[in-house]
Amino acid sequence: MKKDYQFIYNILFNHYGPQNWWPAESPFEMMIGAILVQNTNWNNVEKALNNLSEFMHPEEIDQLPIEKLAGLIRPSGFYKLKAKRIKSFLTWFKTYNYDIALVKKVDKHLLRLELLDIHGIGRETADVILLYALDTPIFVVDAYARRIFYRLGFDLPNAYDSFRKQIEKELPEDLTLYNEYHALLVQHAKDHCKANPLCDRCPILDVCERRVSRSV
DNA sequence: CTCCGGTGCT
DNA sequence: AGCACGGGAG
Repeated sequence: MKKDYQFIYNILFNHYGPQNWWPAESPFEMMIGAILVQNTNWNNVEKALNNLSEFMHPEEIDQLPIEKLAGLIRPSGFYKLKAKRIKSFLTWFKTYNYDIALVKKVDKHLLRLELLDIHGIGRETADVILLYALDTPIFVVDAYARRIFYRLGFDLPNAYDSFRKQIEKELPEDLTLYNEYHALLVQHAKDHCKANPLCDRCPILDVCERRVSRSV
């Protein structure tokens, strides 16, 4: 078996099992979660989502004063910033009448550009929304993916989109696969491939070059 | 490259 | 008490 992206996936999946990520109540909640989770532990996001639960409809959150919204999402950190980002996201979402089905009809490539145009939504957040809320098979490359594959010894493009396309090129375009893979990488980064790696009992240790990265 | 920031780990 | 965290903008 060749040491490629599919191979690594197989090992991680066999070791950690299915992650079944983002079992949110609704695609809308997932989109809000995608913004709240920016550089934040998911644990904190759950608290924020819990505070938001009674307002968990686009119209209601859009009507909340931004200070009130900020207060509710405070546990997720960067709360004033994220309140603005949620507002600008909702301004965009409103142009689709807050209708997920309508959004899903838009061409995937065009939709990504629209999301990137929203203030506060960068490539990773856009891709998380596309993958986990809108069922678009797109590979989310985060800092963890970069760190893990770098250490393994993969040759990584610097640019986000180049890296993403390299991975997508080598994998079947499968929603479940992309969904699970991203989740598995996050899990693996937490369990073993941390900033200070815990290589003891790492499931992919025997195929890892253990390259030492300077920044990632 | 720096700031934004509260939470829960070690 | 120190530090990383499902990042993005200025």
